[in-house]
Amino acid sequence: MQAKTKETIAAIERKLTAKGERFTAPRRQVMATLLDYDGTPKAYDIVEAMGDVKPMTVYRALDFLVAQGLAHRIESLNAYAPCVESHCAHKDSQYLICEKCEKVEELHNHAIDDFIAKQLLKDGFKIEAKVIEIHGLCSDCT
Amino acid sequence: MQAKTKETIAAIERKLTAKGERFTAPRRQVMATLLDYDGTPKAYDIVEAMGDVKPMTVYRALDFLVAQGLAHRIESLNAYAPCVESHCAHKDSQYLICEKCEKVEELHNHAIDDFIAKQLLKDGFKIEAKVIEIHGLCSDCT
DNA sequence: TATATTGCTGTTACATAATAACAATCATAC
DNA sequence: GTATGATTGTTATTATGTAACAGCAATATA
Repeated sequence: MQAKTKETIAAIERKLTAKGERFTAPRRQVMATLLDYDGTPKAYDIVEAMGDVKPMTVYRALDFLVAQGLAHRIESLNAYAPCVESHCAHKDSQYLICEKCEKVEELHNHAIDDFIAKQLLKDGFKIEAKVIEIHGLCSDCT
Repeated sequence: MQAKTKETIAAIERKLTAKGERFTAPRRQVMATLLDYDGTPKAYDIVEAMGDVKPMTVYRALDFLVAQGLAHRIESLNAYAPCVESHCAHKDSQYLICEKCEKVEELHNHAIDDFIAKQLLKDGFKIEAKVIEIHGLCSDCT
């Protein structure tokens, strides 16, 4: 485990404990794998990276992490990205997906969010959740 | 097949022929199934609705239809929606997904598109494709 | 008309992604 | 201590999507 990951895990542990949630071994291990992973792993990539776990275990841990706002599912990749930014408002994010380096960057552009909400008002559509995933080339890869 | 679907299929036939593309039997049948379907079918829903085809056949036809701009894949549902609007600019669309009636409406809100492009300019990210899928309740269901 | 060439289909098998079901275990509150 | 609910371990199964290759159909070329 990377040094930075170890710190992050410790911080998450404190945060979850404060919320009365349990950061059990499989949850911690999956989170650490997500943080250490180079790229944006799919569930079975995590299974493989962890070595000796069953898919079910990983899916359950991912469900928990997503519910706690510690990870996001990237729909257009069937993949998962960790989310450790404390400012993360989980209904207001967008993902930039680089098709070369396969990294996913999370944006928190409220302007985009507000703009979409405003545009959809006239359609009478009640927004529950948004999937905004932009594919292309990141600044490093252009 | 619904009467309207029959007309639509004929129009598509003309359009594809003009482009030098072949609207073969499986492609036509999958397109007709998509148009007739009540809701937003997944690939295997189409397989089932068609009765006697193999999944591979349906996936190949769907790939073709998506490439021709006659259908879209909805990433967050693993589902497919037909697209017959001639104004359809395929890089500029958004989907409104009703979680009650399960219908998907395609929007062509250029303002949203332009706004996102403008916001991402400063990130130095080169956009190739966008997945914008808004889940919630449509005006009929609220 | 023959015959390449290319694209499309049919078929089988397989690969990947996700969930159901239920027993066993652990943490906490009483 | 022990009852309770949450979490895990395990197996099996379902859902979603592709690979590979043989055969066929449309078009092009001679």
